[in-house]
Amino acid sequence: MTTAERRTQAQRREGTIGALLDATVTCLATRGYAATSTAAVCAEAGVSQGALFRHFPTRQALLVATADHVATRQVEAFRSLGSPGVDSADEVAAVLGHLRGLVLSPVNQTWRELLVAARADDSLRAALHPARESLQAQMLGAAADLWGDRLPADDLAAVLSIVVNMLDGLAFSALDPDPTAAPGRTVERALRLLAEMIVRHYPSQEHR
Amino acid sequence: MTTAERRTQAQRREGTIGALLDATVTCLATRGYAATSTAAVCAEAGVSQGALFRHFPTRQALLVATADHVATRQVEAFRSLGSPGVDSADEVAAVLGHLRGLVLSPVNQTWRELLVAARADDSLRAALHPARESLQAQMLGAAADLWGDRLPADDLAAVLSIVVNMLDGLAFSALDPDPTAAPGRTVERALRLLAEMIVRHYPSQEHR
DNA sequence: CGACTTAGATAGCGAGCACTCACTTTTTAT
DNA sequence: ATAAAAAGTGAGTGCTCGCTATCTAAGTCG
Repeated sequence: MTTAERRTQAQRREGTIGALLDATVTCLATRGYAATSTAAVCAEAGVSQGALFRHFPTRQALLVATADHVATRQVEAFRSLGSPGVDSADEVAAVLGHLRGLVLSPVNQTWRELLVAARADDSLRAALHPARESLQAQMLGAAADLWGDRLPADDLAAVLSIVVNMLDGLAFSALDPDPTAAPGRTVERALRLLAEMIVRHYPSQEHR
Repeated sequence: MTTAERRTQAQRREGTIGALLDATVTCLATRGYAATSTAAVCAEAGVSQGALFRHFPTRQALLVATADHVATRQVEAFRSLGSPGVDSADEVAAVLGHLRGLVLSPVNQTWRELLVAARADDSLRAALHPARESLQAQMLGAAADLWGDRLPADDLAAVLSIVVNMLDGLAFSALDPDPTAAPGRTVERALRLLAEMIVRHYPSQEHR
C-alpha cells in the first residue's frame, strides 16, 4: 500500500458511496431489511456512521439509492442472457432455468427485500415508485427485443408476468439460506410443465 | 354490561389469547412484521403487555402461534371454494380469480409476512417449519380432492406450484394498500392466459 | 505556504423495543 | 368465608436504533 495514496475528492466520495451501496446490497440479501441497520452497513463497508450520513441524509435515502443501483444491474443481467432459442420445450425450459438463477441472485433478493418493506412504509413506497415503473418498462422492452417477433405485445407482457411472478413467488417460498440448494422435484416439474405449456400455446413457425 | 360478568379462568384465558392472535393478524397484515411490536399488538387487542407475556413467553412464540392459527384458516378457506368446474377456460379463469382473492386476503398476507421474516431469522424459520410442511401437504391434499381425477398427481402438484407461486408473486408486487384495487390490465390478461394454457394442456375428457 | 472546503471519525442523545416485576383483581378450592 | 392460584396491570430496565454534534484529516486553490 505504498502507492496511489493520493485520490481526488470526487474519487474518495465515489469510493465510499460505492462501498456503502455494495455493503447495503449484501446486508439486505443476507441479513434482511430489519437487520440492515446503518451500523451494520457501515461495518460491512468499512466506514464510519459519520461517513454514511455525510452522503445520505437518512437511512431511507441510502436504501432508495441502493434500489436504483440494483435496478440497473437487473436489466443488465436480463439482457446478458443473450438471445436464446425458444423453439422447443427444452429451450424454453433452459431459459426459465436461467431466469430462475437471476431471480435467486443477491441483486434480486435485495430488490425483493426493499419491495416487501415498502408495503408497510408509505414514504418508502413512494420513493421506490419511479424505479419500479422504470424497471418494469425496461424489462418489458428487453423481452420485446428478445422475443417480440414471436408473440403479440399483449401476450408477451402476460407471459412475462406469469413467469417472473411465479419465480418471485418461488424465491419467497425458498427459505433455504443456501441459494444453490437442490431446486426440489416439484419445482423442477413445475418449470418444465410451464415451458411445455408455453410452447404448446405459442408454437414456433417452423413446426406449423 | 350488567350480565355475564362471571367467566371461568379457562374462558378468560381463551378470550385474551384469541384477542391477541386476532390482533397479531391484523397488525401483521396492515402494519407489517417490523411494526408488529408487542405494544402494538396489545393496544390492538385491548390488553396490557403483562397479559401478553403471561400467555406467550416471547414475541416469537406469539408469532409462531399466530402462524399455526392462520395456517388452519387457510386450508379452510381453500376447501370452502367448493368444487367448481374446470372444463372451459372461463371456468378455470374463475377459479384463478377466486384463488387470487384468497391469496390477497389478510390471512394470507399475515402468512407471507411471517415467511419473509423467517428468511433472515434462523430460529423463527425453524419454528415455522412444521406449520409450513403441514400447510403444503394439506393444500395438496385439498387440491387432489377437488381435481385429482383430472390430472396425474405429479402434474397436479406442478400446476398448483405454478398457480400459487404466481399469485404469491403478484401479491408481493401489488403494493397498493387497497386490496380490492383494480387488478390491472396485464394481470387480468396473465391470469386469463394461464387459464387458457392450462385447459389446452389438460383438455377435459368430454371434449376429446 | 496558508486559507478554505470537503470527507471521515467518534461520542452521545432521545425514542422505541422486548421483556420483567411488584402488585391488584378475579376465579377456584377448602 | 378464606386461603391459594391464576389472570391481568403498568411502571420500569437495559439495549439498540437512527441520527446529530463536534472534532480531525485530507484535498483544493489563491
